[in-house]
Amino acid sequence: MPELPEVEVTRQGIAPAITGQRIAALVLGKPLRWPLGCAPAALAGRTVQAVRRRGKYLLIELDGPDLLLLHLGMSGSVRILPLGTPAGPHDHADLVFGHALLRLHDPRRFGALVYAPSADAPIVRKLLGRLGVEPLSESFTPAHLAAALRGRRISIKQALLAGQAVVGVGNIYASEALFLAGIDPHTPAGQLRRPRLERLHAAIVQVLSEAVQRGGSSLRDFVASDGSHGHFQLAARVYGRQGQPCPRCGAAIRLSTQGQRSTYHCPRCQR
DNA sequence: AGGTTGACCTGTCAGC
DNA sequence: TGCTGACAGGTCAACC
Repeated sequence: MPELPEVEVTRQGIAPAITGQRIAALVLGKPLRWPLGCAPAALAGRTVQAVRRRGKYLLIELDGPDLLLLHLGMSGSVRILPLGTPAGPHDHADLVFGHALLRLHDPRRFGALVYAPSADAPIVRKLLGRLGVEPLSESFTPAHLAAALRGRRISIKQALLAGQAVVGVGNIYASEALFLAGIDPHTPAGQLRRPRLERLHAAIVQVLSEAVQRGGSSLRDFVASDGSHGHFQLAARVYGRQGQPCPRCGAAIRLSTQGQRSTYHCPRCQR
């Protein structure tokens, strides 16, 4: 579910609800990808100062140097719910406040909620340390993309997914951005030159910001923090559309596999 | 160091 | 109807 737009939409949804609020308790269910890293009771009484985002991670900053890292994995979603709302079998963490609770729902449990004692703690460096630039920030430029991809022999699709050049582009938006840019996803990343890199840069920014404005994806089960669904599926140009006509030229969209992930592209428009 | 593969876990859907 | 296998939005660790 969650690529950068979904995580950002989630951030925008929960930030007003929990910023300035005091944590009454943290209640954990089944284990997630990583252990919390502190006693849940240690969070009681702490106040949320801000909710930020880095790549696909949400950073819940506390009233001190410490913070909580929240990742939605493949199937996670977060909602703000009334106190006492019964938990379902896939609800694995409740951050309980005085007025409401923040609930992490994650059937596959690839997500995580991790405590970090400070912003430069080892766990933060391990999880965030190698992340590339933010695609919706001013440091993301065609020149940056060129420098990050120089000499790379992996395909441009896999390079985007790896997150070292730019963060937040997941499997759906990688296919979509490469389609908009007219680039074959199998092209070795280091072969791309200026005109195409500029188109790719613009396409990434366009696809991600459009998706944020639309409220994220609803391909399967994405639910925003208020319970509403996104609409990206209505706007997908190639993802999930193998065999259907390319919206630009009419050729059949092709499905292939790269690094055990599905890739969709138009064999005529993307070269 | 860069590239490739397997692993984590559960739900859903297509096919027999 | 029931079983089996493939696949799903991420990304880390281990291997060459």
